[in-house]
Amino acid sequence: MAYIKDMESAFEIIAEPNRRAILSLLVSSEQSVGEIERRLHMTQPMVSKHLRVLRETGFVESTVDAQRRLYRLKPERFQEVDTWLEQFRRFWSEHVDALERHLGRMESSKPTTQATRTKKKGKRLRGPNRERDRGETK
Amino acid sequence: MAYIKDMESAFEIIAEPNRRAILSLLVSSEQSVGEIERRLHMTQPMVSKHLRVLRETGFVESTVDAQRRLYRLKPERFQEVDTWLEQFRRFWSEHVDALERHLGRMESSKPTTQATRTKKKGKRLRGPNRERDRGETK
DNA sequence: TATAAATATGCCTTGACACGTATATACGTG
DNA sequence: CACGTATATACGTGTCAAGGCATATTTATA
Repeated sequence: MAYIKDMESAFEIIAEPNRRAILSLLVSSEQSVGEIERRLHMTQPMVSKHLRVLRETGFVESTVDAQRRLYRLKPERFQEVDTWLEQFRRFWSEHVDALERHLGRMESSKPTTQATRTKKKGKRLRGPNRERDRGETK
Repeated sequence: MAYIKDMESAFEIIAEPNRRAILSLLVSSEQSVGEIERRLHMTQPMVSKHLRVLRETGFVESTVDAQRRLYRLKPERFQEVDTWLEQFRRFWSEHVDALERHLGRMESSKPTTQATRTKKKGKRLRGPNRERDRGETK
């Protein structure tokens, strides 16, 4: 019952893998809880709980069919996410070529993008300066 | 250091509001940690931590500029999200008109979508059947 | 109406992550 | 080379949500 205190933002809803799986499953057609349960190998309570979240946040809606509940998608919230992506889509389409140039340079010289930046007060670092990359894990 | 054990999926990264704010801020241009700190009113360690996550998961990259680190966006992961949205985009564009019809009906008759479903074994519920909506909280 | 099938809820545990505070590290400058 | 600035990291803490298990609820059927 304490379900959903935060989690307002569409993004937090689709952050959950099982929830995304459910949503993807519902793309084809509406499904009952049991069907979802079987297809996704989740326990029934889990499916119900996730569906509840999805329902209460407007990602899906349900219809009663005898003892079953049939769940299906509702578009609104997805568009919300889509809208947010807009800004980045604009960004990356503007810089596609710049990116390609960047990547092309990447493999020829190791010195990173560092070489690219040359303005900014002329205060450049002296010496080899290997940018020791302590974070670039993964 | 225990940073990122789960959180593989792009979605979990952008689930965090501050992180989304940072990303949105970087759309305009690259920024230093300090600039982000000021503009978003976050503590410096917080900014650094979120940036670390974003960097390690490939949402941004950084360049050294004297003592500063300049962060900027990297498109890949966004496209990942965009790709996932594809399926739903297909869905909702296919059903736009169907949805509009649905919504139009909604306000004229209360009996919900229930009326729409008429196939399925003919085992319909008898009587008023108000679909008591116990979950549709919000 | 007792029983089974389908789904929803409640309670509990656990783990992860966001945040704060303190501190370390790196770099430039006097 | 001591100091200030910019950023990263370590550690401790609280919170919240996901999952498991048991049980309630609803509806169909015998």
